[in-house]
Amino acid sequence: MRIGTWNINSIRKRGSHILRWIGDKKIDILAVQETKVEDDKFPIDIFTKSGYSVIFCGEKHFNGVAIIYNSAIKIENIEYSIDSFDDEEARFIYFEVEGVSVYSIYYPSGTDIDSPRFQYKLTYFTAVLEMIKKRHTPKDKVLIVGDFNIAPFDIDVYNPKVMKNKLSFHQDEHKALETYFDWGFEDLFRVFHPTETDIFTWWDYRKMSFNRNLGLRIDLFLTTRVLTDLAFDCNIDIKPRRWESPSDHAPVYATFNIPIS
DNA sequence: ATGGCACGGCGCCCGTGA
Repeated sequence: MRIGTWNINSIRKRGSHILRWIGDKKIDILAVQETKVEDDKFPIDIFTKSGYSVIFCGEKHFNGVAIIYNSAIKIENIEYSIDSFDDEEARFIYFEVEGVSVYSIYYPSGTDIDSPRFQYKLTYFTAVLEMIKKRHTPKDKVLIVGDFNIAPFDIDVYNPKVMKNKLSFHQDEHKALETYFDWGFEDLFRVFHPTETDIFTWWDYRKMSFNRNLGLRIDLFLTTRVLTDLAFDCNIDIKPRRWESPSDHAPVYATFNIPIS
């Protein structure tokens, strides 16, 4: 079973990119973030026509998340909100597939360190982990995928000195992420690529950032150990960032030794 | 030190992204 995650920055702009990529890479389940569309305007047809099913949770203008998956796969127990957290923004989808509990999340950017949105971001990280702690143990197969809007380590930013305590690389954000690692999550990309540098998932549209590779690795797979042990690979595919009118993010995917029944 | 690009919205500028 191969799972992908991709912040596509408008699903109405990027439908053809998504179909091309999941076809090329044989992705079974794709989690997408920043669909930027309310539910009654979601472009369902372009996916169903190609043999995929979609579930989505959107709002007007901002945010929005969706799961696009091969119609032969059984997705179960879908939920669209975090327990005990009154969130008005469309950022969250939970589902189960083949015994794996999957949390697909578009974490808030934080906007600015001094902004109330930064506190909202930290609160969001806490709320998701609290939900997970109540429902699972670290011995369960639990996966979080999505746009975390935090680069975990020094090698995940183009210049750690410049980025130090800036948005997406702030000590408070690292503390939030650390609570996930402390509970038992692992950064699956780094399991397979522990020392690889200059590999990112997001580059600013401005300043020719992609050409200069001034990026951040903020789109992640977090896996519990049992799930890490079932993984064959975890890779970032930067090629779609070169396509015409691209998202500012590149997709990430992982393959697991889990047969589809 | 600032802005730069891209997106959607009752749109011809603005809020947001990170």
